Amino acid sequence: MSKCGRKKYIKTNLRQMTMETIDSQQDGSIPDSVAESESAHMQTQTGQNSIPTLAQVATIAETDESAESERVIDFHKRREILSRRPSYRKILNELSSDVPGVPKIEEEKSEEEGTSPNIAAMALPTSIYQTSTGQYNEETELAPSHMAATTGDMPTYQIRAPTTALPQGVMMAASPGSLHSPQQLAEEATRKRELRLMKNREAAKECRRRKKEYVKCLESRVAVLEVQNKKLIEELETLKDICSPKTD
DNA sequence: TATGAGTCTCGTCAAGAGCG
DNA sequence: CGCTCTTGACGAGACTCATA
Repeated sequence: MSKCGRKKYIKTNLRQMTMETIDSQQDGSIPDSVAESESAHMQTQTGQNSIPTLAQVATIAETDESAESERVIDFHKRREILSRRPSYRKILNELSSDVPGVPKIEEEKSEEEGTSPNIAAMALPTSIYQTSTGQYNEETELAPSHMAATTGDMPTYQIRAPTTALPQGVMMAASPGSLHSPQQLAEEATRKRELRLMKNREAAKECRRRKKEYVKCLESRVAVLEVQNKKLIEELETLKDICSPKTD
């Protein structure tokens, strides 16, 4: 097994275990090992818009443990909890509304990245190019991106905005009546697929960027709260000293 | 220096969320 | 309700580091 195969093997097993466990909730039993991983999992997946506090996570874990003793948990409820994760933008914006210091994730990419990642602004492809990994992407006006310098790995490409408002591809797609032969239909399907892949590629990049931002934000919040906590503890000690005068 | 292990990044798929 | 967006999961390649 390759090195990354091992990692994936572990990941896959964990996931399978989790899902099998969820499925097994129909008969009511939860293995301990999975209850643990589930509770960790919920830190990112709990609730629609909120991040669970440590206490909440602990509560969830406790809930799992108690469920083990009770052997009765609503399968659908649990599945719902695990099934969907709130968007990072949403979470961070909620955080920022709670805490003024927390910056909001912007709707559009910041200017630091040069051009907007907005897919809508991209030129629609007219042909295919091959990436460094051998995958085929649609060719647009490609220019070596300076974004590559930020990540320090293989060069990526940023897509220049098209000169026309509506790219040719869209016009073709918008006129299905012009497609007659199976070959044309196949071409159209391929073109649509390539477009979808290109959009999703960019969306994944953006999602990862947001996730990084989100994690950074949480880390800085932890730092702030730790300082705050330390101060409060010191204050408490001071007050204790004041309220309990020495006897000697 | 070759090699194995660990980690990171990227592209893709799939499924749920959200919106018109 | 259909379409698009978002994001977890996965596979693959590149990179780093320790060690034989």
